[in-house]
Amino acid sequence: MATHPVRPATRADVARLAGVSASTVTYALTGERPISDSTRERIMDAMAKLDYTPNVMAQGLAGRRSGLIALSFPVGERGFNISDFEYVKSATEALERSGYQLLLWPNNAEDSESLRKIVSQRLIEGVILMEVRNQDPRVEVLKQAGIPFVLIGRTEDERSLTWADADFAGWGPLAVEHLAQLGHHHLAVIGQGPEFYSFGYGPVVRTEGELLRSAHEHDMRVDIYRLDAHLRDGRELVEKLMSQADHPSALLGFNEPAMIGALEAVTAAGLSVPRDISIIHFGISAESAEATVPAQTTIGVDGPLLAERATEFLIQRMRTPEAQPQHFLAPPILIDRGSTAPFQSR
Amino acid sequence: MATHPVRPATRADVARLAGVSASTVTYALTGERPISDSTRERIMDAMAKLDYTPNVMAQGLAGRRSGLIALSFPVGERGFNISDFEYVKSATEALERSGYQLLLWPNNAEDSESLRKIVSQRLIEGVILMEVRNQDPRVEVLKQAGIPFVLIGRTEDERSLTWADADFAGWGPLAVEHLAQLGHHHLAVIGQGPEFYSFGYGPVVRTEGELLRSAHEHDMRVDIYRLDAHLRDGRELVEKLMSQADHPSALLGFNEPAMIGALEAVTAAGLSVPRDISIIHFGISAESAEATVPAQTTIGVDGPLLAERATEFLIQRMRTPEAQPQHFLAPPILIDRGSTAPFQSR
DNA sequence: CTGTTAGCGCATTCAG
DNA sequence: CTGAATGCGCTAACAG
Repeated sequence: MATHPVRPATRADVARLAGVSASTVTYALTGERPISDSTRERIMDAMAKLDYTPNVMAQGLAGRRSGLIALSFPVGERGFNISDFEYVKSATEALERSGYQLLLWPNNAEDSESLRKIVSQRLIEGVILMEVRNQDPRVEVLKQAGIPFVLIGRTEDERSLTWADADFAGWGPLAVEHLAQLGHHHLAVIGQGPEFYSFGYGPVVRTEGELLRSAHEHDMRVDIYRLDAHLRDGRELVEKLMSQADHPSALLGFNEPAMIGALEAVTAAGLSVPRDISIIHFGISAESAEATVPAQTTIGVDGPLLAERATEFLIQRMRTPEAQPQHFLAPPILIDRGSTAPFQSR
Repeated sequence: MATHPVRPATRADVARLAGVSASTVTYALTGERPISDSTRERIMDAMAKLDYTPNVMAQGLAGRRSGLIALSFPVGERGFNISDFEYVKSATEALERSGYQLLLWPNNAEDSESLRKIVSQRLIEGVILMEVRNQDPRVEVLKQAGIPFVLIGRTEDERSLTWADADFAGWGPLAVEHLAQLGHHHLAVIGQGPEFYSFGYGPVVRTEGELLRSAHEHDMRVDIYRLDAHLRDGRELVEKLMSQADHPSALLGFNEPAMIGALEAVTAAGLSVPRDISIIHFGISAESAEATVPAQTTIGVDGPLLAERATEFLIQRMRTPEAQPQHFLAPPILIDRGSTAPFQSR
């Protein structure tokens, strides 16, 4: 009903209208001390009438809290993608429940200077880091600034930091065992470009290592291909593969565009999934997995769960910064969409 | 060098170290009044030594400015996509140059209440609205709050608001003329789902209207198909189309996943682009357009330009809120990637 | 060219 | 259960 946007009502206005002192208004809001029902009611009325909202800056200045949490979101190489969005959404909701606002903060991982700057402005009470690399310059900045933070993902230095991450080490073995049971013994991995390895991008590295170990245990052959994130690359690779006599009987994807190309190539060759080749795709959203023809069986993580844990951890750290680091590994989840089938010897 | 993250240095600390008064420090920072070189130097030294950063809350409280601008980014239905990201990136950069920080703000368009709440906290000096609908509830909230804002996109009520938008009305005619010159006279449009029409999502509506008009002028037949954003849907449609004798000779896409499916279907039918069918895709990023096989000719907008204009407008409005509304229509840009060819009569 | 002062709107003592 | 006083760190007059 604020028909008059001139000057926002202040706490003093509310106090005057309610006939109480300014501090009483504060206490009515925070519940930090007992207030009689009648005065509380008068205050609430006054606030409603004046359409009062506390001034965040003043709250922050006086109480050294802003209610603001930043989600550092490097966007440089990859842009947003759907599953990132899942995290953002659940984190936003979880934080709102605790009375915080989430600010998405698009910077790139190299630019720790701008992170440093904004953090030192004391505007922000805590930080969530996404797209974390094995060695992430942002961590040092935040440590120095003495601001509470958590990672979605983790760095090399796992023990000393608080994080929530997918259990990538479980992804490969889960896929391998699923395929082993179906009788497969020759897999191809369509991974991401070499830059992900040099950057030390955790998910790719962690997944591949355990995948290979597990495949070895099962006496499986695994060929790894590192492709750029382009439809075309996946297509060309799979065209070549399928023309070979001893081509793999299953494809493990970790590269969304390339896998679309791969599916195309299978179809173009007059073959079909899963009859001629089985497919499991790591880490893509349900939406993406169901948008292709055929839909793809996936192994991935419960994103909302991850984000929720991370925000819980953060809030705990903000309360007691000296507490022990906490960790959460989200278990791998296989969703069978029918793109795998028993191996057919040819 | 802040090895001691305990208490951040304040302006008073700087003043003391530099041997000047507190306000002099402020003026050295803002340049609002002349300062002798020697004192300025002492102040700068002190700031560096103390690793001083102004406290944003205090600045905001005292000077009623926070340096924060929000980008309202409804994520409900569509999630992020690459071209949105282009906007975000250029807006971030443009604002940084003017000394502002951009806060991405993932709320959904319906939830104007949370917008209202955060805006009334006076934390934010201005707002950029993305994914604007013909009738957008956020506009009313911002008007009432009396906070400067601009749209990337526009509402029905074009004249009274400040916005920067693509000239969608030009997209259709540009496509039609390009194809007319190549001798085509039967087009199919692969548009977006019906919900975009009921929401009044501007781009789709505006593009289609002028497209039809222009096609009519050229005596072209146009069939419009409204598909969900799924690969599968595009694929099924085009399979059906291509099996008909009088199928269209050109496809106009406004639906990225569906067009990938469409390309698949063309290939699967043993046909090829552009020999058997020409393709123009509206509004997708260069990256997406080049990721498919074959690459797609596009008609779209210069996203960075749009975002830059919008931020310029916003900053002007923040300075002089009573100024006339400003508008910017970004011209359509056709990028020929070879997916169109002269019509071959069959 | 520089210093002093009075708030900005609120949280938090300290007093009743 | 409630009020009054102090200060968070800074900007913007007001004084030289």
